Order: sequence, then C-alpha cells, then structure tokens
Amino acid sequence: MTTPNENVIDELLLNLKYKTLKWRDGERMGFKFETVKANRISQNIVEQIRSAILQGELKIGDQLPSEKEFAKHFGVSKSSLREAYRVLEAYGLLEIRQGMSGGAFIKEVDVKTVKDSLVNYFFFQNPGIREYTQIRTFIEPQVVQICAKNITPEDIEYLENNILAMEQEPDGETFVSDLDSAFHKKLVEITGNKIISLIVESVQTALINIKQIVHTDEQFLKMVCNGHRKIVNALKENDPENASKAMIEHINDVEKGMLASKGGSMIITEKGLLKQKH
Amino acid sequence: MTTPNENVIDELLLNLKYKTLKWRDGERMGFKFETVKANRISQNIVEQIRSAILQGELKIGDQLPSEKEFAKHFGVSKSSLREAYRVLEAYGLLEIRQGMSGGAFIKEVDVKTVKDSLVNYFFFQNPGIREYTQIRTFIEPQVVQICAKNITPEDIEYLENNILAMEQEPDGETFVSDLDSAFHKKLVEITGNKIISLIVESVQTALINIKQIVHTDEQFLKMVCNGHRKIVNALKENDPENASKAMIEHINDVEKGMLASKGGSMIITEKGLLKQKH
DNA sequence: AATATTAAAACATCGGATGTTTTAATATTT
DNA sequence: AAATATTAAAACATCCGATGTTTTAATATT
Repeated sequence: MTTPNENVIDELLLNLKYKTLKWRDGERMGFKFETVKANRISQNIVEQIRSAILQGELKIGDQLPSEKEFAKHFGVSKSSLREAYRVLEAYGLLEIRQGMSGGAFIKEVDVKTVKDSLVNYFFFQNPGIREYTQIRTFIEPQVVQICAKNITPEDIEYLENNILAMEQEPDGETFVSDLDSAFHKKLVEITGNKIISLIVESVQTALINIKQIVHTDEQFLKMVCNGHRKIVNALKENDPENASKAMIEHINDVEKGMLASKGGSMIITEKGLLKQKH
Repeated sequence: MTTPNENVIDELLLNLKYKTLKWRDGERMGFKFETVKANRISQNIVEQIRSAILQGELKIGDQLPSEKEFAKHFGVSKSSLREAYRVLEAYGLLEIRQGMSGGAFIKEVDVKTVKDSLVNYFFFQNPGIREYTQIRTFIEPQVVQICAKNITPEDIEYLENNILAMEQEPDGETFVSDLDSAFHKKLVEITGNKIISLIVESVQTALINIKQIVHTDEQFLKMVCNGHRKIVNALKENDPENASKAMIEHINDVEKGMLASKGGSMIITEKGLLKQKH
C-alpha cells in the first residue's frame, strides 16, 4: 500500500503529464494516453516548417519552394500548402511576396507580432490597472538603477529632448503616449536586455490598447514631465538610488492619475489608431 | 528660422509617426504619407473580425457564420474567407470545429498561443542565459515577498509536495523541469497578477525551449530542491525578506549551474517534447 | 431504455481556371 | 550610351465547383 502522501504526489505528477481519463463509472483507466490533436494537413506542414526553423535548419532569408512545387513535394493540394504558409505568416515566421521573384521567405519574428499576441491575450484576461502598475514597479525601478551606471551623454540628450518635445505639445494631445512610450523604451534599451525590453514595451502597449486611456489634461502632462525630469536628473548624477525612487514615484503618480480621471478629460483611442475626444 | 534644438525635436516627432521619405536626391518630400499595406482580402477580413472582438462586439463562444454564408456576405470567395478564419485561428481568437453543429467560434486566447509567440520571438533574439536570469531576479524576489503575506496552508502543502516529488525522482530525469515550472508558477499565481504570471511562465518556457538545457545530475537537482525548501520555509514563517533573499540566491544558483554544465551531463529537449541523453 | 442507423450541416481537401503583382530581360527612344 | 518604355514570365491572389470527412441530431431498431 502507498501512503496518502505518496498518492498526492502521484496525482501531481499525473496531472502534469497526462490528461485525466474518465471511464464510465468515473474510475481511471489502467493505462494512460498522451493527448492527440486532430491532424489537419496544413497544421502538419506548419509544424514541420516551424520545427525546421527552431532547429536551425532554415535561416532568416531562406526561400521556401513555390506553392505549386512544395505542394507537389508534400503530396498535398495547393490549397493546403497555402493555408500552412498563411498560418506561418500569421506567426510572423514567414514573409510572402508576390511577383516574379516573389515567394515565401523565412523572416525574423518582429516585435509587433508578439505585442499583438499579448494584446489579444490580455484583452480576455483583462487585468486591472493595478496589475499593470505592479509589474512596472517590479521592473522599471531596477531598470533605471542599471541605467544610472551605464548611461551615455547621447542617451541623456535623447531623453531630455523627449521631455522637451512633450512639454512643447500645444494642448497635450498629439503623440503624448508615443513620446511617453519612447521615453521608457529608451531607458530599458540601455540595459541591453532584450527580454526586459519586450516586456516593458508590451505592457505599455497593452495598457494603451486595452485600457484605452491616454491623458490629455495639462496637469497630468506636467506631472509626467516632472517625473521624467526627476528620473533623468538622477541618471545624470549616476545616482541609482534616486533614479529608482523617482521611477517608483512616477509610476505610482501615473496610476493615481489614471484611476482618478476615469471618465474625466481624456482621449479614448479606438483600435489604438483613431483618436477622438469624449 | 528654427533653432537647432527644435529641429532635433521635430525630427524625433517625425520619426515617431511617419516613415522617412527619400526622394531622388535624398531630400525629404514636402508632405508626409502614412504607411499603407497591400490589402489582401483575407487580411481585411481578419482585421474586421479582430476589431469586432477587441471592441466587445463579439464575445467568447459567439458563432460566426459558416464559410459559405460569410463569404457571400463579404462578397468574396470561400477560399479568401477560409484564409481569414485560419489566420484568426492562428492568433488563437477562433476555434474551428468540423461536423454538423460545427463552425467558427470566438475563443479566449490561451496562454499556449502567447507562449509560442514569445518562443518564436526569443528564438531569433537569442538572449543570453544572463538575460533570462536578470529578468527573473527583477520579478521573482518581489513575487515571494507578496507570497509571504498572502500564502495559505493549502499553498504551502502544494509547494512541499512539489519538493517531495522532485526529491523522489529516481535519477533526476523525469518531469524535473515540469515540477520546477509548476513550483514557480504556483508562487506567481498567489500574487493574483495575471500579467506577472504570464511573464514568469513565458520566460521559463522560452528558457527551456530555446536554451534547451534541463539538468539531470543529482547535485544540481539537490541544489534546486534546497533552494525551493529555503523559499518555502521563509514563506511558512511569513518572512518576506528571507523569502526574497532565498529566491535571489536560488535564481543565481540555477544560473551558475546552467553556465557551468554547458556540455556536461544534461538533457537536451528536442522541440520541447522529446527528451534524449547526450 | 439502450443501441444502431441515417441524414444533414459544416469543415477539409482537391485541382483547375483566371487575375494581379513584381521583376528581369528586351526593345525603344533620346 | 543612357534613360525610358515595353514585354514576358514567375509566383502569389482569388475564384469556383466537386468530392471527402467529421460530427451531431434525429430516427429507427433492438
């Protein structure tokens, strides 16, 4: 006999690897199967090509055979192969070009593809503003601590111009969120960590696209500029501690502003493209 | 005349919103166009449906018309509509079922879709192990600080069973990385922050899938179990400071182990599925 | 009441026809 | 000779219709 504790552990292991199988009376079958997906031809081809890419057999720029040719090679219809190409294109792994020397080319997945995917995901998860703020306070203060050690005069110049541009905005409407994104993006790029860059940018994009809150009132704008200026000043003095503090304060100020002005004077972005006043 | 500084700011604004236009002699054109993408029929339909979802007009479970019907509605061929459905399915926004009461249904994007997208992206970015470690040290110590305040006896029990299961592994081969992932996943879930959950899980998935390093030697396994145990002990005592310290130490130990044993005794996962020894 | 059969709806796959885009090669003009 | 215009071909984009397969609801049978 096994002890109760061992049963718990077995259960844990089982759930990790196998789907639980129910049988007529609810008992479990005496043996286990791994889950199997219905095999669509296009899906099969997609997986083969994606694997080839992840295994390094296909490199950026490599051209795949034409639809006709590759379909013949796989022994499937043109349509099925075409679907596979479309899906790989949707994944961002393929670029399909028309014309004489066109065709399907392996492409580096771009950041927009991933961001869109994250936006789709977060749309359904629908995190609160608090959750967005929390992850920012986890990451960005540590980002500026690193910046304070590595920042160059050119970086400083870029950041200061960014602040000037924002202050210069006549009514605080145009590009404000673009400028804000660019400011934070620049900081995170200084760390040279591609993972953190993606995360910070994606969180910002998701916040803008899903929460659709972009402030325009002058008070909010001034607050943002002040926050940014404090951060840059700390960075100029290579002071990690103050930079970190300034960033935390800034993020919390922004959250407070966002929560306060719900329904107040702001701009709602539709589909992240059009802007209109309320 | 504008001052040099204003020019810099104008340039910054310009690059944010418009593509730079080159004209014969390299001068810029006197006016600006926004970039336009070639309009594929399927892409047009994809965007319409995705917009409808993000605008809340289409809800989870809603059924779209059949291929034939919807194609007629759009005034396009069945094939074009079909491609659109395929792409939306690749985005994880649609589930397509065969059979009598089948069809296309709006679906909540699942975490696997996003993770795959991130894996694709990071494959090309190819961050170093150091970058993976860095983002983990940014987030997970703060995660356990929160856990230390909120953790329940049931959570503790789960985590302790997880450690027992890992210690019980006969030769350290099976499920070790699954158990490790489950441990960290559990911790981050306690915070209740869906954004952070996704990030932590994705970073772990990408590390495993791309770097393809999973340790099996007993020494490494023991080190992981010890690290986990220290963390859980601190959590049991609701001690945020020690939990955070234990997590930092654990992450750094794991990195050291990974860097040390490159080429040593470990398991390479192929396509993240098959496992084989080297 | 349980099981087996059947019919229909909807997707999956196929293959061919026609249109469009892009570029390389060629011809024409200056 | 250089610049420009034309042409041809390759490859994708779109459309269409036919056939196959899957799934389920309805029906028939046991």
